[in-house]
This record gives sequence, C-alpha cells and structure tokens, in this order.
Amino acid sequence: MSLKQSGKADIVDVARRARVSISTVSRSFNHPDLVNPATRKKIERAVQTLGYIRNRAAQTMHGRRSGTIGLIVPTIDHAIFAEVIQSFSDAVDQAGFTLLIASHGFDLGREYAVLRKFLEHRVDGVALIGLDHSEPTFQLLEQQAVPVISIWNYVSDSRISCVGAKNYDAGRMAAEYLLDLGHKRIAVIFPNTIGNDRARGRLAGAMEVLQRGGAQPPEEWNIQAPYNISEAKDACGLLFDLLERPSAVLCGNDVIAQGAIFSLLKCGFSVPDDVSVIGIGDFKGSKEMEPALTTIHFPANEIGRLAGREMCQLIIQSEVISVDTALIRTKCDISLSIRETCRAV
Amino acid sequence: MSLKQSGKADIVDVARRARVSISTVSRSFNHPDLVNPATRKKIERAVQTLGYIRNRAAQTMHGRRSGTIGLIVPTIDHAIFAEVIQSFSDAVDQAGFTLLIASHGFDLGREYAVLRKFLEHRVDGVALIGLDHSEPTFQLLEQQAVPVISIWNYVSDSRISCVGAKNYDAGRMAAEYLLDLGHKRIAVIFPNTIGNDRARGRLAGAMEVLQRGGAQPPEEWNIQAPYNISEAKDACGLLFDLLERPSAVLCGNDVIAQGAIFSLLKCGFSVPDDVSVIGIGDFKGSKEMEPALTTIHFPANEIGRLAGREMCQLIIQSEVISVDTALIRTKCDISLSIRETCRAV
DNA sequence: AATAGTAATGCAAACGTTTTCATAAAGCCT
DNA sequence: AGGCTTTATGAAAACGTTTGCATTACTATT
Repeated sequence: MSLKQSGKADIVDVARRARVSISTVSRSFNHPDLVNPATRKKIERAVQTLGYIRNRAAQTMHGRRSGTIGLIVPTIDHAIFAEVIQSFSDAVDQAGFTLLIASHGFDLGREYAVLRKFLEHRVDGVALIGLDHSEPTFQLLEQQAVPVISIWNYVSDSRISCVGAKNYDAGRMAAEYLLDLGHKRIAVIFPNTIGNDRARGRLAGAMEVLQRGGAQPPEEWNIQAPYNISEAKDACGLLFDLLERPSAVLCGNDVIAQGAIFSLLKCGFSVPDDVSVIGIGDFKGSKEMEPALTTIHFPANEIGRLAGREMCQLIIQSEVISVDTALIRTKCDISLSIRETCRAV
Repeated sequence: MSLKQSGKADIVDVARRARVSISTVSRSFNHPDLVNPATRKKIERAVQTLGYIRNRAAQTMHGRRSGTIGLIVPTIDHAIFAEVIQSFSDAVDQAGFTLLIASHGFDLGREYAVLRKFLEHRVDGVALIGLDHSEPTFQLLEQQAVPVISIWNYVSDSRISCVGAKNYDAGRMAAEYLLDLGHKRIAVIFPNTIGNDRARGRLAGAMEVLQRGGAQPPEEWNIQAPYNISEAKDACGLLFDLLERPSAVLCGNDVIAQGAIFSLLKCGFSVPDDVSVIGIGDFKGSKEMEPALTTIHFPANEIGRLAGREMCQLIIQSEVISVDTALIRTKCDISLSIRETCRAV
C-alpha cells in the first residue's frame, strides 16, 4: 500500500483504494442514489485519504458542460464595471459556474482574440459589455452557437440577448433636467464613442434634446475626456479657462463628472452655485461625495445580477433545445437622482 | 461532403477535410516545423472552412497545463482590488494564461470552497489576497502542490510566496506623520481585522507608534467601519457627534478616509483646518479629490503586475523542478503621500 | 549500388472521466 | 421452487487530444 504521490490521485486510485470499480466511484459522485450507502462511505473515505479532486477537464471532454462562463469587459479597474462584474460573478457562482474574465482595453480586436481563447476553454457561455462588437466576433458567436449575453445596454432589436438600460434615454433625461432648470449654456463632456455604444447612445440622446431645446453646445463646449478622474479633471480645467463659461456641464459618466467637479472646486468655483454638473451612471461614491452628485441612476447591481441569471438560463436552455430560438432582452429602468450638484438658473 | 454542423468540428474532421492523419493536424499546431509547409496550408484551410477551435480540455487531460490561473479575492467591487486585479490580469494574459476569478466576501470558509472548485478545473496556479487563510486552505495547497502566491502583504517568513508591502509599516508611517504634525488627540477608524491581515498589520503598526508617542486613543475614538464609503460615512458621523472631538483621524484605508472627510464636510467642519485626516492605500481618486487625500501610497499596479509575473514564473519552474523548492518573496515599497488633508497643530 | 541519414507522415496508446449495457445477487410473488 | 423485478456493481467504449514509435520515400555518402 504505497502512499500515492500527493496531489496526483485519480479516480482509478480511489477505486483501487475503496476496492470497487471506477464506474462505482464515478456513479457515487454523479448519481449517489444509485450506489449502496456503505459503498459510498468507503469511497468517501478513500477520497479523503487520497486527497482526490475531480478533474473537470475530463468531464468536459465527455460532453458535460465545462461549468465556466467567460466575461469580457473593456476594463476591470473602473467603478462601474467592478460593480457589475461583482454582481454577475455572484449570480453565476450561485449557480455553480466558474467565471473566466478578461479585459480588452476598449480594443474590439483584442475582444475577438479573448473570445477565441475562451472558446478554446469551452466556456458554456459568454458575456460581453455593450452591443458594439466586431463583425468577426458576432460571426464566431453565431457559428459556434454559444450562449451569449450583452450587458449594460438595452436595444430592442439587438443582434444578441441583452440586459441593460437605454443609454439614449439616459442622455435625454440628463439634458432635459438641465433644460428644465433653465440652463441654456451647456457643455458636454464625453468619453470617446467609437466602439462604445453606451457612450454613443448617451451622447446622441443628450444632443437631440439639447438641439431641440435650442441649446446645442458650440464646438469648444463639446469635449472629449478619457475614462479616469485625473485626466478628466485636466480636460475640464481647459474648459473652465475659456472666456465664456457654461452654466452647466453634462458629463457622459460619473467619473468624468467627479473630475469636472474637482476641477471646478480647484479653480475656486462653487458647485452648483457657479456651475451645475450632472453625471450619468450613479457610480459607487457619487451619492456620498460632497456635494453629492446629481446623476442618472443605473441599477448596476441589478443589471449584473440579472445578466448572470439569464446567462445561466440561456445555457440550460441551449442544452435542452438544440436550436437556440429566441433572444432574451431585459430592460432595466433608469431614473434621475436629484442631489446637490445642479441648481436652477 | 456534407457540411458539418456548425461549431462542432473536431480534429478528426479537420484531418478528414485536409486528407491527412490527425497526428499531422495536431503536430501542425504544436510543432509546426515538423510538418511540410504545403500540408500545413491544407490544414489551415480546413480549419478555416470548418471553423475548428482547439479543445483545451482535451489538451489538459493529456497532462498539458490548463493555461488557467485562479485568482481569489475578498471582493471585486472595491477600488483597490479592482486595480490589482486589472494589473494581475494583464500580466498573466500577456503570458498566455486565462484568468479564473471569484470573490469570497471576506469569508475564509468560502475561500476554501472556491479553491477546491478551481482545483477541479486544474488551474495551473492560484493567487490569493493576503496571508490570512484557513488551515484547510493551506493544507490543500500544500497537498496538491499547486503553485501559489499571496498578493498585497509582505511577510518575511510567510508560509507561501508573496508579493506586497509591509502593512505594519504603513500603519506606523501614518501614525508617525500625525505625531510629527503635533497631533495628540487621534482617533483611529479601521475595518474589521479578523481574517484580514492587511488591516490587522496596519492597525498594530499605528497603535504601537501612537502608544509609544503617548497618544493612545481612548475606547470611543477607536471605531470600526465597513469597507464602503456610505457606511464609513455614517460610522464617522457618530464620532464627530462626540463632545470631545479628535484633532486627527487615522483611517485604515482610503475608502474610510473618504467617508470620514465627506462626513466632516457634511457636519460643516473643514478638512484639514478643523480635523486632519490620513488614509492608507492611495486608491484611485484619492489624489484627485478635493481636498486631495494625504495617505500612504501602495503601488497597487506594481504589486499586481509583479504578482502576475511571479505567478507565471512559479508555474513554469514547478513544471521543470518537481519539488518546488524556494518561495519567492517580493517587498514593494510604500511611501507617505503628503497632500491636503493634514495640517500641523 | 548499397547504406545511412533525414523529412514527413501515420498508427495506436494514453490521458481521466462518464455512461451504456451486461451481470449478479437478492427479494417478492405465486 | 421457478420466474420477476429491483438493487448494486463491473466491463468497456467513448470523448478529443498528444506523442512515442513505426513506416515510407528521398537525399547524401561511401
């Protein structure tokens, strides 16, 4: 009875140790009710002493699900994605799945590469952020017939299943609120919108309302800022150096809004007395900051949780029905969160 | 030549289509130099038309590495972990690995469960946050002889490899700075330290210095706050309602510090004129906020990147040498970042 | 011209499971 | 006591790869 090298035990070793066949061992894991309780005990003991751990790779090879879900995000290190990743992770964890994660840094070419890598690992499903993806990505998904869900953006005729909110509406709501408050001289600060349907939708919504309301921002009040506070702060600094200052700033997301506020504070302006600022997203911390940020609330947690649940559902159903028929589309409601950074003029 | 069901092509199909044996197909992937360029072309074409994607599960079964690394964190949705996850992810990505991720919500029992799950997936290595782990966790790691690295905390005689900083020193540095500034009435606000060696180390370091400096905080100035701004803000609110107000607050991390500052601002106090606040961690956004937070800088990005690199190294070396001999320990330097939230008294 | 060496390829075993089918033992009915 | 059903188990094929060994066809060397 030579002691097995630690960490190398397989099902055969367990079977030998428990003096049963490997079939019985396998069964005692997968269909415990089919094996004699006494035998099960023996096997359990053998597993214990040998430190045996089941090999999912072997199971996967057998046509079983791999039990993994791939999540591809633009970046992890960003309040809003961290939140949605967390709730998505919790949801799929609860269903017993393991999460594979990767970021592509807003590069849709890299997104495709990551997707391929995930497919090599035979993920049972794939979740992506937004609906802007390269054509090869869509084709690969279709061809491999892998369950897929898009998180964050709701579009009624989306090419793939989605759960999220209407970013267009978010932009409109923010613009309307500013207009309602009497603002006419409004600047917009948005991230780069190429390959980013969330930002593009918001911007389009905001612009439409602004235009219609006769408050279309001039060229120099339409600026682009990257997705981080520090650079957003700098970008805004430039804006407030201009001779003519806007009375309100509509920001594409809360990070930019925070940058804008800090930038204003630094320049000695008061928010909202000198300038009103509105964000979009309602990131963690926006409510707590001083002054608390007025913004469009996105239920990030709910979106992540729902996406996780529906991802699992999609996987289960794709197993039953060979032809995955209908797409699932879930719209989450957004709302205006009036706090302390906007005032009427 | 019936068209294969989409997404179901395997190496046999490719071989058939290219009119070669499966060995040749396999070889053309793994040892391209051993196969005739012309044949390789044929195979490539077959792969293309069939939409074949290699099956890593099958490769893994063959004793090959799975190409995955498991990362287990307390929570994803937290500025500091998000940052370290991102850089760790980038580092292992670059080496061709895929990241499995899960959070345990500061529950070391769940951490163990996640570890087991990862081992079933035959991850090539495991990364954990900090050095506080349950005994079963350590034993499982040893028994399975899986390469493992601990992120965030540096301890010279750690049980497993680690890359991080000395949290004890961070606590000391913060306390010393406050003392140097002349503060004597100092409150400390820390998260729960059980199962959290990072916070525990910091608190111990701070307390030691404070005690030695004759500024040990009374019971009611030693409070505990959870890891999120909103609740931290509330917890601090209580502190500032006390009759006797501290002149400085030493916070266990920057999130708590932000909560403290916003709480003070809300109560109408000025930071740093009425109360000084120091954080630990230097999270994203701490530098940009107004007033900019004085804190102990942790190179989160560097720690994550280094951890990722060393994780890969550990994996490679564990493959060559059967007995994984020496642990790797890397200490990252921390430093005091003097900004705008502390002043001399 | 015989031999040795090299390049390209195929055959078949192996990896660690799950599952179908077959078998054996035991309990139940008449 | 013979025939059924039920319960528990084992043997072996299958999953999709990789790889050691064998084979073939050339090329170079003597």
